[in-house]
Amino acid sequence: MAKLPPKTVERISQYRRVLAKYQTLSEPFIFSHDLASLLHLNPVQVRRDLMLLGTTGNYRNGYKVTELLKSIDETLTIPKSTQATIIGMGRLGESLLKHIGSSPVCPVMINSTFDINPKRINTTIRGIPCYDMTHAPEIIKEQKIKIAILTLYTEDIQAIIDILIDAGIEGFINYMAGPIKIPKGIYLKEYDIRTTLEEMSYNIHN
Amino acid sequence: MAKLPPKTVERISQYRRVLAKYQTLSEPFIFSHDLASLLHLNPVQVRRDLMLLGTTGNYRNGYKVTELLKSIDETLTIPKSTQATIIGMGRLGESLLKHIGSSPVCPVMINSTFDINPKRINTTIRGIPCYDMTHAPEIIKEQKIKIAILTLYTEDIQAIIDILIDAGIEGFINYMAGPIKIPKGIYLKEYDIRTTLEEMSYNIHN
DNA sequence: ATGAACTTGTTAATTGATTAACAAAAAATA
DNA sequence: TATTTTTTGTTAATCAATTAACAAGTTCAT
Repeated sequence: MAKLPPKTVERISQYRRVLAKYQTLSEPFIFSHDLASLLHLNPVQVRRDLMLLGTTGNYRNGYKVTELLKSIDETLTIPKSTQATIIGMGRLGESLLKHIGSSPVCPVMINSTFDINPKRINTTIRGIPCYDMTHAPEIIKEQKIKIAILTLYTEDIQAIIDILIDAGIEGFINYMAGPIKIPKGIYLKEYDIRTTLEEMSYNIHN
Repeated sequence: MAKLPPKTVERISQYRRVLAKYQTLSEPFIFSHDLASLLHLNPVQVRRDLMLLGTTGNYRNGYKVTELLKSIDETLTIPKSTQATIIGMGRLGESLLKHIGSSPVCPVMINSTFDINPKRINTTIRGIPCYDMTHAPEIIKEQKIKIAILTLYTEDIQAIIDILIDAGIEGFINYMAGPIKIPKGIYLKEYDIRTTLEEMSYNIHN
């Protein structure tokens, strides 16, 4: 299928979670305006996204939940889940790990995490081990890990990033490491809450 | 001044942190292409943003750091900082609080947090107290708190949100509470990492 | 003093995302 | 049977964001 627009992919991921909930509630159908209002979107936008997905609804009942879910799962590359990891298993890392692991089946899975703090190395959380950063290259290659979530702040973060890229990481989600340098072709999403807070503050006051 | 485009505001917040670092390094000037490459942006975009900000650079040295910072600070409403709070002082709440508080002066400040867990109520972190959720309305009104960061997952989150809005909260940043209902005029930013992970996974595979 | 090398500031062009508009299908109602 | 209601699917129009293009100012080298 043709490459979907980034914003559509973002929304599809959100649809997926709403639909999963619908399924557990044994709701067999959903209208575009239901999906829209739950996620504060425009119904037209929802239908447009689903059209791009290649799914089709029903004039009377809306969209069939199981069908939609199947289509979304295929688009988001299940069953071949992408492997991700968390760099830094402090408070933030731990809470993210638990949150991500809360969905039973997921397009993105975490099976290993890393830290430099001896107290955390070789511990496990929900059965997922935390390894010494020095072993990251081999484990990342072996498990084909593609995404790294950075939850730590250290002066030598850049050296860590370079090692991770060399080991095969293709995308970073950066919570608090500050500005980092990455070559072209590597994805990066800045996730610093301070930006969001300041943006929202501006909106409220203007 | 005219209202700035949302994306420009977002970037300005990032410029601010880079500039603050430049200032501590006693670098008096910065070029648009420096700012751009540090944040993976286009230099033209940076100049456009700064133009909208109303600042002006110098043909030889670029932009004066102190001047730029002053202008950004004014735009992001310093010295009248916006008050924010964190709802749920678990691992995530604690790490966010410490991260946000790491900047000495900020357009957004946190002076109170809330929780429903008796173990956390009346503790303090970095001098910032955690209050019982039941006291939220009075404290939010008193301290004119406008933004709430939701770091918890509970079935009755909607009731909490309604109370917070009633107390004067105008913006929410939602980490993991799932879909929530808010009236028009209230700002909401979804911050669920699972969406970002799935989006990035899609990009890597397509 | 002249030209080369940079950089800013701004308008125009392009690209991307959202919203509006409406035909078509199906069922419910009169 | 005809009409109303509801919802999908899709094209067209609008709006927002990014990027391209380039004039103008400043310094440096020759």
